[in-house]
Amino acid sequence: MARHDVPGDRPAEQPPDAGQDRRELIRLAAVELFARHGYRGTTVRAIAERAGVDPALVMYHYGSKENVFSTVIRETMRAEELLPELPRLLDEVADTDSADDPAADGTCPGGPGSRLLRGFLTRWEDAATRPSLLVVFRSAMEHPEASQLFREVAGGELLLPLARRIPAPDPELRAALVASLLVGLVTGRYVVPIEPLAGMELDTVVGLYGPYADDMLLGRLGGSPPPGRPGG
Amino acid sequence: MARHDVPGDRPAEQPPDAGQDRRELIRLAAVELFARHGYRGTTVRAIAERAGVDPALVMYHYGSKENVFSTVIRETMRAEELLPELPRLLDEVADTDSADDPAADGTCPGGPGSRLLRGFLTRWEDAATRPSLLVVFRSAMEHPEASQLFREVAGGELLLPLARRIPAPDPELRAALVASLLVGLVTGRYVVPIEPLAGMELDTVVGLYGPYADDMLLGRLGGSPPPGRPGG
DNA sequence: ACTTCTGTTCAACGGATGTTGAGGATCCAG
DNA sequence: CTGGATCCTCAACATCCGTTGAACAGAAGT
Repeated sequence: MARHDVPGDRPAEQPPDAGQDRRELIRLAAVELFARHGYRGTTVRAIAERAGVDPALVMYHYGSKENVFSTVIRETMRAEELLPELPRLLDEVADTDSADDPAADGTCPGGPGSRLLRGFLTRWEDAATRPSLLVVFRSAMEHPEASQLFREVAGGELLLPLARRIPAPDPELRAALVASLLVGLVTGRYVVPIEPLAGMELDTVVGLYGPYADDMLLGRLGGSPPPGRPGG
Repeated sequence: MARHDVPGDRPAEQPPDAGQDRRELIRLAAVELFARHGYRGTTVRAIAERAGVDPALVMYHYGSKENVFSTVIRETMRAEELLPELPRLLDEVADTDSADDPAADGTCPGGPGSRLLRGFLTRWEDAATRPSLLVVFRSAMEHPEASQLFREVAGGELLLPLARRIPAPDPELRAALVASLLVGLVTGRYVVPIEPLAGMELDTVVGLYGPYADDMLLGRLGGSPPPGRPGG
């Protein structure tokens, strides 16, 4: 019997070149195809063909199509993989002492929001990483498991730790705001590219969106007149 | 032969109660299912069953599954349907004379961006309209035709007219910025709901996002966000 | 009454899909 | 040499898919 196990026990006792290379080949093919055509648009046979392998081997290694998908999603959605510089960014967010008016100082060219933005976008710019991210992103709109996993990781492992460090009122709200800003940006730049957003330089994008991200994290929410919600 | 015509010639000469009610019933069932399960996740048989009709009748009226989908998409993506108050909003955008510093006047509780936001969100809040919007939104990430149509309508009929009226530099860029803001907001509130964004009152959302939308439309890009210093 | 047209159903087709069971190849232990 | 274990292929399975052709009911025109 092969190991179709989702759990994290990786014995890694057998020689790494024996069999596991084909399994990895299948996974990579699956990432590519899931990213392009979504869950239902990708067939087990297509994955096998792209990996140069018999369809039955996919079942042998993963047990089911659903399990291939699960594996790909979970692999991608590990926070360390998704945003390796997260701990450093968290510290930067917490280090910002001018909580109420971060821009009045005039000395910060890019606040923590800008740096968070740049971190994510850098991952997306990498042609090797983008397919994996696209899998999660696209299928979060199609596949229930992907949707839930997306919520769990995005919320629990990224936004919540971020929110806890924000030295400003309503941290969860601020985290959600930045998240939605990022989702919109990524969608318009990589998923359904619209110009001129898709063609701009990374630095230009960060320069444009950064101030909004910074303000969402540390600024005074609600703009000029506080509509109904007393911030603090 | 039935009329599987996509083109806009609507003779509407035959009695409206003859046969056309079943056709409409099928379309409504399709909207609901496409919204929930996407294009590939929805089968002709499922549409037929939900409409209480034989699968062959779907083919008779629409010719193909692809055509059912096209019809649904095009029906939803008509600008008048999508945002009926667009002309009024365009005038409001153009009427803002304080191009450089819209917030300094202190008399506008919500700028044109806020009103644009409110217009879209109001459509999304309507439980009867939301499925249609979800169809377009979800399948723009899955189906090539939906993606292209989304780009055409969103870009050509909404953003471009909007951009032309903006009394500020880089109008296309500003339109794209607002679009991405809206996409992120809608995604986090309706498509993959995340808290506290999904549970907030409409007014609260407009109060939070409005200033950013206003600044994207009329503010000084790349500089300080709305509550910051006046850009002089 | 006879035909014609439209709306509708029924039963079926060919093809694609996820999955499986039997078995081949290779290697290592007894 | 035997026997199990691991990796892998082949051929097939049952099911579901979109689509089609034949046929039927009813209204309308002749």
